[in-house]
Amino acid sequence: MSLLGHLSQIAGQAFADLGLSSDLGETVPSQRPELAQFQVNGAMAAGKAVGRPPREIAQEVADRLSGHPDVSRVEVAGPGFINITLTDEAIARFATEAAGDQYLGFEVTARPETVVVDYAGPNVAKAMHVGHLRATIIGDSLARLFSFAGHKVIRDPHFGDWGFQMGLLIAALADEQPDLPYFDPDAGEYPTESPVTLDDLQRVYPEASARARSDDDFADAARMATVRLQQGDPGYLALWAHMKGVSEQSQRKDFGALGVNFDLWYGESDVHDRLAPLVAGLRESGVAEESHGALVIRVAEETDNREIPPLILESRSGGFLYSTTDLATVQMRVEELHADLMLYVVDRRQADHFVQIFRAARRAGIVPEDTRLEHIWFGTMNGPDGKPFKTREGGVVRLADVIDMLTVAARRRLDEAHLAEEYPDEERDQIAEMVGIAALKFGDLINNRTSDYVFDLDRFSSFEGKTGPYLQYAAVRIKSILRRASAAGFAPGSLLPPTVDTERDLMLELLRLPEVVGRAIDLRAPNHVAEFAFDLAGKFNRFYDTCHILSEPDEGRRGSWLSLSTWALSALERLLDLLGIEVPDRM
RNA sequence: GCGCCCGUAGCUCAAUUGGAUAGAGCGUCUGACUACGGAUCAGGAGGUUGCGUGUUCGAGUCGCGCCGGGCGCGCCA
Repeated sequence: MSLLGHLSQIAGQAFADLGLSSDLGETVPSQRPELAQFQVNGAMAAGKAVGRPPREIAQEVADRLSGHPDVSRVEVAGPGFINITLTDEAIARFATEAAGDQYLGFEVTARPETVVVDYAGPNVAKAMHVGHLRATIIGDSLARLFSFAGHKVIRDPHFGDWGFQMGLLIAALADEQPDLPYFDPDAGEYPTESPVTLDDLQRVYPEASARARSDDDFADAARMATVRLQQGDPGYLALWAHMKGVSEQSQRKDFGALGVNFDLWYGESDVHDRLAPLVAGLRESGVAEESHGALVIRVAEETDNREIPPLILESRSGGFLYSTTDLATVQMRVEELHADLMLYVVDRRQADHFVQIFRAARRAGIVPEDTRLEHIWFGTMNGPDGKPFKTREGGVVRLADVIDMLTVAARRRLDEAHLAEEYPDEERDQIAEMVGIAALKFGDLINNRTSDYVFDLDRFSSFEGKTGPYLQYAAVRIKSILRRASAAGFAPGSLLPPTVDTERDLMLELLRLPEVVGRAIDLRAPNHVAEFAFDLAGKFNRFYDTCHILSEPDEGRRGSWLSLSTWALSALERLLDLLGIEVPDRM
């Protein structure tokens, strides 16, 4: 059990002995490190509950704790805080246990669940751009966190390939290049090479989208094309496959550059076979009804303080919309993937959409009672001007360009610092890329998921302070020490009770890892991991500044410090891995 | 108009979900290298947490009312 878990149990028992709830014993790191190492706040809540002075309760709990052999000091302070300080021997014992554990003291879940993480949300005809960054980075970190916790994680980007945007593209191409065989009902064979490139699609799509807004005839044509595609027109399907193919190819490359991999590469179209039966069933059961010529599911509830529009299953023109595919996807994830929890990592603007989907899924009986659906929303990524991040010309910034900019910046910074100078070119390029990606991911994940934040390339590229590269550097330096120690024939030894403040602080920090990671998972908040990794690196740097390991003459002490360094490195690398950040061997 | 989110140091952001004296990074000022990688470390200055008002032992956090900003509100995704 983790140190904090252990302390909570001891304090909880003390509360229980007084006839109070053992939950009150929850122990957390002290907010006043100069007073104590840990604190218990339950006496105040208990005082309110049973109508007794909190300090009195706190004192009774403290009296019971003071006899424990691990506790060196316990005091009651303020309105009823219970401050606890451990013996150095106890710290060393817990440290030894956590350092030797492959999960660093974290307790893997006893009840593994299947967790589907739906994130990134690439679409046909759209190269990955900065708008996809947060979803991808946050989703990937959450997937890593749940996986670390022992759950079965299924990562699915949920490719947008079956809605109205496909009709728009087909209609636009039919207009622009009517001679293509896909539009000829008598054509038997279709080319194997795509007639369009991703660049073509990226030009055509915004044009078509804009035209549909002002040109009703064109919009109708696009809607008809959507329906024809969904009904299986062979020419349309062949063209669709080409468009999907070139989009996916480019997107897989972008994800690869980010170090993001998916377990499935499903799209809206993969649930196509479910759409008609699902819709027919809902119509029959009365869950769905006609409204304004469309088929909808009403999801408004009496307690709503605003109007929640109905979910539209089938448009007036008979086409299925993304609501329809989303609902069918929920069904698929329940029936085929046996999901217990579905996390939709999608930006906040779609909050209403997910309310509709989740309610409709419940109403339609598509999800079992204990299956949870969550919209993990996040804020907007803005440019330094505080407005959504755009190029100087006002266009969207391609993901590949962002990565490129950061890699160039990383490379320049490496050169300035005369780092990696003598390494082979290939390794130096790899390091620059790793550093650039770390800057990008950490710069995003350090922020609270729900706040908007400013993406400032210059700031991220400065590689100083609270940044991914700072953490990589800290880890690389530990590796360097361990290499030197090994070369000198110094072996790690058992962890001894700390004798230096910075050493004790580092151990206590490392012992917090289980709770921090657990909290990050509970709150779906990777920023807790990012913040902790930064604090940990700082604690190590302070330790390393005060304790000179390699010149330490006492063998036992030196061995203990080497073990502490090894432990810190494992923790740092693990935490960074949970953020999707890699650490080079040297830099 | 209705609803959701936000407003914290000069700037960018945190804050263990109601706990003690609101913390970091950047910037700024002062220090520390004949030691393990100075992308480092030690320290200073910098705050009426938008404003007001409640709730209670305790409020950045919860309620109410204002002010300011972002976003969403039926057949796009």
